[in-house]
Amino acid sequence: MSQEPAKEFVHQHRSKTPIETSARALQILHAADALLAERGPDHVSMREVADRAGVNKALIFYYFGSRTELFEKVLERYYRGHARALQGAFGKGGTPEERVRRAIDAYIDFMDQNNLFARLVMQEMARQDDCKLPQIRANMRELYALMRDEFADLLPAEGPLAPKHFFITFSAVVINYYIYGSALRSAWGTDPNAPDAMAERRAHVQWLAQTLIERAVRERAKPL
Amino acid sequence: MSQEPAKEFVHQHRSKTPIETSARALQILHAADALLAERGPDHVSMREVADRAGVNKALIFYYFGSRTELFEKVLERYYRGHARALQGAFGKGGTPEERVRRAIDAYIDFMDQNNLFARLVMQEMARQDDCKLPQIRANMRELYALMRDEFADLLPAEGPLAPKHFFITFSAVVINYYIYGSALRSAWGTDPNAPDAMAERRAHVQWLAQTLIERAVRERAKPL
DNA sequence: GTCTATAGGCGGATAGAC
DNA sequence: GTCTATCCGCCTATAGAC
Repeated sequence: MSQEPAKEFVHQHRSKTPIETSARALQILHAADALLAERGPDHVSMREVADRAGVNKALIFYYFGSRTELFEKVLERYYRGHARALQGAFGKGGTPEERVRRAIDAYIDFMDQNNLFARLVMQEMARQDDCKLPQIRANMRELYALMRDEFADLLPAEGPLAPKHFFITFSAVVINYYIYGSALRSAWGTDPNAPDAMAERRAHVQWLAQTLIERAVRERAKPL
Repeated sequence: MSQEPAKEFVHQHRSKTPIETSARALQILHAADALLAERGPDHVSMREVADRAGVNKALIFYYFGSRTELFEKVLERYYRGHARALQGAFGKGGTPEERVRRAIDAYIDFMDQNNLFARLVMQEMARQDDCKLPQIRANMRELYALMRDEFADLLPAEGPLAPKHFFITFSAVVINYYIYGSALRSAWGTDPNAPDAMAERRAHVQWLAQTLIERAVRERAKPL
């Protein structure tokens, strides 16, 4: 795993103690986390964060410097969990089918437990304006590299069956289920978040993955 | 932008002439359209819309009543085009494979031509807060009904291979390519919007669709 | 470190002249 | 119909007391 080179801290927050060791800062971080997931970055004010955290608004700026930096810190924690969850699932040997199944399961597990994270990332990505949150791009690059290496021997390097397309495809198929949420409830008349509905979706994705990987491998063995 | 003053009364726009026939109103609509797609609903102010449209800010409220109603009007036009494009592609006979291919092509064509629309819808859906824009849910319901009817004879009504899962799956696989945009450019080192890249993605999705439909039909013929 | 108080800007929306 | 001028609330961020 290639870690980011430790960046020089152009320390924005004025606290002497690091954020991780301050109880107050953690309260703020958790409050921001919850609110971000509930309403999205554009619908959360510092006053609300302060209220939920039970601290004064000014303290947020003392610890985090600015609204943007606070939200970046929240995302950072998610990305660490994300990378950890997926790295654990890759590269433990087995048949291609087993490897794919494990990777998908790990991905879905993570989203089940952090289903609000999906919304956050999606909201940021859906904006055309690139300049915000380069973290997302960095994370995507890392995740793509992980998958490309893992499946380099199963898929052709180029063309419509290249790993890069499956990367988008699986990411989309997994994530969007959580994103669509309440819109699905309305279209289907049933609750997409009920345990049996979630299990059924997982079965769909796994069926999809097995079907695709089987044919992709077959075609790679005997190309056109 | 949660600074909605709790207005009791609902004000329609005060214009006597319908919006479609007023040149000024159309200017505003087009400016709002462009800005919405570029930056997302939360990052567009009425001042900006007015500036780009070359009209006075107050005129927006004269024609559309409120910020929310203006944005709803923009979405409405997209949804009409969306429904039209897809209805044209469905139900023209042929083998299941041909029908699927046509539907996917039509969907991708629409997104190619309205690739900013995808961002808009995604941004709204990614929010947990349901109460906004019931249009999105209504459209989704309609679209789902369309697809369910079209493929009722090909897929089992229930379980992991039901139309409702393929609905999410295809929607996700097509749309997210446009959403990811610049993040992909950074991960791949090539331009995902270049004509050959778009053609390759289309080939991927069609390959995917054919693979899935083939196996789904096979399994329906001889269930487990 | 944590608070109170406030600055200063921008946002949506309205009133009313023309 | 279209504009000028303005209101007022909420926002991020800072100054400074304790």
